[in-house]
Amino acid sequence: MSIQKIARLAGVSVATVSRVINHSGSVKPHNRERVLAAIEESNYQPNLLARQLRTARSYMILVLVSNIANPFCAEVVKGIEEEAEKNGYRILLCNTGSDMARSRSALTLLSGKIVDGIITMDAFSKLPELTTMIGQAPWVQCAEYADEGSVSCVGINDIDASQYVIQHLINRGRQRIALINHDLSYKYARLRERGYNSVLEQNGHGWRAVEYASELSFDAGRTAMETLLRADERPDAVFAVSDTLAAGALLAIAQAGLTMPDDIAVVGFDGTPLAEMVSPQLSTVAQPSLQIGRKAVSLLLNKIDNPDTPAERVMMDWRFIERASA
Amino acid sequence: MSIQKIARLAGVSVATVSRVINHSGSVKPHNRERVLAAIEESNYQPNLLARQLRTARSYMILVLVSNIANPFCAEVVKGIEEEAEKNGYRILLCNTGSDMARSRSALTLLSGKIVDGIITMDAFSKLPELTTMIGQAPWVQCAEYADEGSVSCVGINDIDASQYVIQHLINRGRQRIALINHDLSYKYARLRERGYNSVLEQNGHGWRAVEYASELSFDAGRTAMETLLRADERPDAVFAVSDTLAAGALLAIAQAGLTMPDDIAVVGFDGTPLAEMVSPQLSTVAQPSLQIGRKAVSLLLNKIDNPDTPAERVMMDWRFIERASA
DNA sequence: CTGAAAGCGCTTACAG
DNA sequence: CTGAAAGCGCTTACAG
Repeated sequence: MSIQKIARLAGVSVATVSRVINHSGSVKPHNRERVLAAIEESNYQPNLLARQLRTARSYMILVLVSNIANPFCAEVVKGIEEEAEKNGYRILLCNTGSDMARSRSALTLLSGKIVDGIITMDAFSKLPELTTMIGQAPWVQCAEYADEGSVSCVGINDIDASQYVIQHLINRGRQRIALINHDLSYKYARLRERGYNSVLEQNGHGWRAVEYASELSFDAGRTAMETLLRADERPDAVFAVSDTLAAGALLAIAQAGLTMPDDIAVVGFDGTPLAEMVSPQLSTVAQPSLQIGRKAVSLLLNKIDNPDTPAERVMMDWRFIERASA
Repeated sequence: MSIQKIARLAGVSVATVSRVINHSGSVKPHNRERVLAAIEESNYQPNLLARQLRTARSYMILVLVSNIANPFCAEVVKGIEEEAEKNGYRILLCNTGSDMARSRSALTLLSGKIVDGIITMDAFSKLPELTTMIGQAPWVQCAEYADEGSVSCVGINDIDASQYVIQHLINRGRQRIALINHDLSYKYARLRERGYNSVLEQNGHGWRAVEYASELSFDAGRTAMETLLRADERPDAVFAVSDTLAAGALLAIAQAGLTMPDDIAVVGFDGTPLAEMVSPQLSTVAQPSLQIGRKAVSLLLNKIDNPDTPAERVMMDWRFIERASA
């Protein structure tokens, strides 16, 4: 069923049918009626591929995330989708699992003109090749600071947030504060570690212990915590850079027969619903996840409409939520 | 940068360039070299829209979920993506939030030929209009039994699983077993409630209490449990149809000063990582989420390749995991 | 093994 | 207000 057939049915040209469908130009009421009737009668649906090919505009954006099962990530994606929907855009979600091949494969959608732009929530420092693939296409990095190039980004001030957490723990009298961090190829992981180190240094604390989780999962958090507990000097506080990791830490601590926060205080990150589900409930740094997602879309759409816009780096507000764990 | 330019650069016809790109037909080595060189030199990327329009095949599938933040849902989506990737397909994810307008808008991608087929994880009984929109297009319902029409489905036997849970609780001496269910427009919600009722009846238990959560969230679970606790006769066991709901119930019970499983036993559903994160850890019905997702894709691709295949209804195995909560 | 040509289903100047 | 025609960038019989 094509626009041709509708034109024939309605007794007009394809141009007129197109004008009716797109509300462009003006069409004599009588003809509009006939076209509408023909569309109705034949249950016609325009072929979007043809339209997109012709207009070189797809109204779709690609979203690359490393792990959709991470609740923070899921919230950001919801924000992205909301704002995209509001502007007539669709999202194409790709869960890369930080896998190079999957990411590369997804990026062919960009170069193949299937999408108008891309939002990423993944680490790119290790992957210069991907950066090259994206080239000059509209691109926003989400919840991951981009300090170079023409890519925009939106997130929070990770150093400040991290410093706040460590200072909070020091004020509570904690002496041996450990860090459960993510892979350092993530910029935010480097920034939070920098905040951790700077405050400890500033306060004359020499004790350090950092474990790196291979992914933002419950199991990785538990494993990291178990390692920390096996050390000669046990930490009396742990700062995990994700609520999911912190949840894993809670279990390891409980299984070691220790109590929280007395033996060990625990602080998470992200402020996801998960932080309220575990016990003790997690103190955490709440990120405005929905807003981050929405802002990422508005930056991207602005770039799509105005390709000459310079890159923007937006910092959103965060806040510390104090609960029973620390 | 189009195939035309490459042809000119390489001094061959566009047909030859196309043959090289698609490894179809045979091309004299010398010409192949030249084409490859031209592609390399100009960093050419084929326009996928044009290809898809021409071949009437997009190698994309639409996935409609009601709430991607639900961990079970996220797992299924991972399975879908894995299998799709393996077969050269991409997924277009749409988080409908059970919103009619969003669902309808997403379905234009189907009628607009942007995708080759659709996998849904949402309730459709309330939405005959959407069913009409999908029409005869390849469609698989995931984790939701479809008992009519030409739509295939893959899930577990919800009645059996539910019956098993209730029988387990009865065997443990529970007298007043409550159910925290989801919206009955979901087929699985109706089936699990049927299992609940049948076993209680069979065992001569007259006591019933059912609460309906408006969505599969922690808060909805907590609210439902609070309502159950306010009743004159408190339940001594609760079966929630999702781990997320059960997690909310755990908090409500703990906040009421009751202990688990002594005062109240709790059983969840899905077998997500969340069930291990909460305390007490949840007894739950584990669904093979990744496999469900994978199977959904293979059913769908089969339907795409062989449109005359009759609808299939696949039941996967589930298993009960016993933990501290019940 | 290769190329000229038709055609996928649209949109959009352009001329009237 | 309307239509004939060009063209978006591909693929694929068809003829040679």
